[in-house]
Amino acid sequence: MSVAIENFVKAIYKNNMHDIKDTKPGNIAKKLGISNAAATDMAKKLAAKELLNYEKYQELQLTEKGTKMALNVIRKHRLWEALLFKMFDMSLHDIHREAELLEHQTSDLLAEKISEYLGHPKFDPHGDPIPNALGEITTKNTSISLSEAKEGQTYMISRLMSDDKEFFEFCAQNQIKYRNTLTVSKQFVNNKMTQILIGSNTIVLNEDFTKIIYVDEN
Amino acid sequence: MSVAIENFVKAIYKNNMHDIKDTKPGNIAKKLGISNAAATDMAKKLAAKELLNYEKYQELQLTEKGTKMALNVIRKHRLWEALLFKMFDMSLHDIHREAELLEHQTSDLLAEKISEYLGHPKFDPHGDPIPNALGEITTKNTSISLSEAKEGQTYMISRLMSDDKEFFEFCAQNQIKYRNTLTVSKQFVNNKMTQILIGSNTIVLNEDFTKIIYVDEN
DNA sequence: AATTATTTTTAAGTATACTTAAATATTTTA
DNA sequence: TAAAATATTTAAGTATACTTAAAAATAATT
Repeated sequence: MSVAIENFVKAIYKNNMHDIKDTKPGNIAKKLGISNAAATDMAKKLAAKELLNYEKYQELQLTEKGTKMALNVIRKHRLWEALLFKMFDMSLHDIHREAELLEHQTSDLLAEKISEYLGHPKFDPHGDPIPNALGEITTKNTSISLSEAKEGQTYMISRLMSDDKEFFEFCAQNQIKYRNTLTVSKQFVNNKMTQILIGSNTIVLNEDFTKIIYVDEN
Repeated sequence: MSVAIENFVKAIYKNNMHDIKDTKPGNIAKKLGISNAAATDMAKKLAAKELLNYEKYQELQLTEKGTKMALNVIRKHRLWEALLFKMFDMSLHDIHREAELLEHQTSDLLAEKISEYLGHPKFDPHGDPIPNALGEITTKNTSISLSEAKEGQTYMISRLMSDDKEFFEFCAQNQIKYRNTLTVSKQFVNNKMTQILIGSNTIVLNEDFTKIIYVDEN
């Protein structure tokens, strides 16, 4: 299966996971940076391959086969991120960019070798879960977003759910890193902002960021 | 530049290095598993991109730009081989197959990180030289092929110049490995065969193999 | 509910990287 | 050196993954 197909299936999977947005060709097209027409075309093509169910004007739904494919690609992506992060001094955004390409050129055998080498990790450096070779995911449902966190409470960062370069640059500059701890010093409820204490810094984050930083009680 | 272009340029480079065969579209086509017509097409296309010089019915010659591109891809291939070989228990042929795909999806930055991690190695696990970031190669001109080796002399294996699966399976089964030592016990000059002592085994190799196994005096 | 706006789909067209078949040139060999 | 064999090139055609523009359907707004 081609890179275009793998990316399409992955985009649908992620859209169904993270967003409330409906999974129609237009939304997928926007994520992939292609035209709506191209997305409709691809949807039909993948329906013929039994990777998804397609009916005109309806939402796209991955079949079990399509879901397996998406999880396999995501597994490889996150294993690469974990490996590159461990071995090399590279930013979260850089390892994401490399993994985005490497994920499509990695045999199941190599993925397994990487997983083994890392001790079969369940999470990547963003805190995103790594599916196992069967496509099974360990979910961590104790995590909450910073926007829901309690004032005065100390938390451990469990997930940075983004692939925006600027966000990761901000993270790198402010010790916002998977498994670091922070304390919520103030919730500005009306302004939807959150003030945190991390290391020796006090930072005020707006909702754009507090909704994608997930934490666990410590 | 596309994978097809990188592979084309790489095939020309290798053809000019290793073989006496003339570098015409047909030979390149054979190596890449495409039709002669496709190779002629590509040659014209790459000439327009100034990656090679093309004149009807003449040999294909890489320009400096084309050579740089080939060396950059080869560098990434061999760095991946060195990394995978060091980290994982995989056969020489398997790491070759993975590297063949990964080489096209590796940024210069990542290549440099891999090189750094490995201590900027000059040779990969086949003994093939790894070009540096500028495309410079350290050549080792003291090596000779086993077919030219002296009876009674002990050598160190310096290069296994092949990408044939069966050859590498044979190597794996017989301790024929980069930097292992062997002794030439007999040269069967008329039959073009060579008998070697490696570990506790005695093996007779025909010319197909003795021409691609390179050794250094010890 | 009707109009407007937005999305989706269809249709026609493009670039890349191939293919096969036929024409042309080169190379081999007798 | 002329004929035969081989290689290269040209021409026409295909699949993939897109594009833009227009038509059709759905969703939003008044």
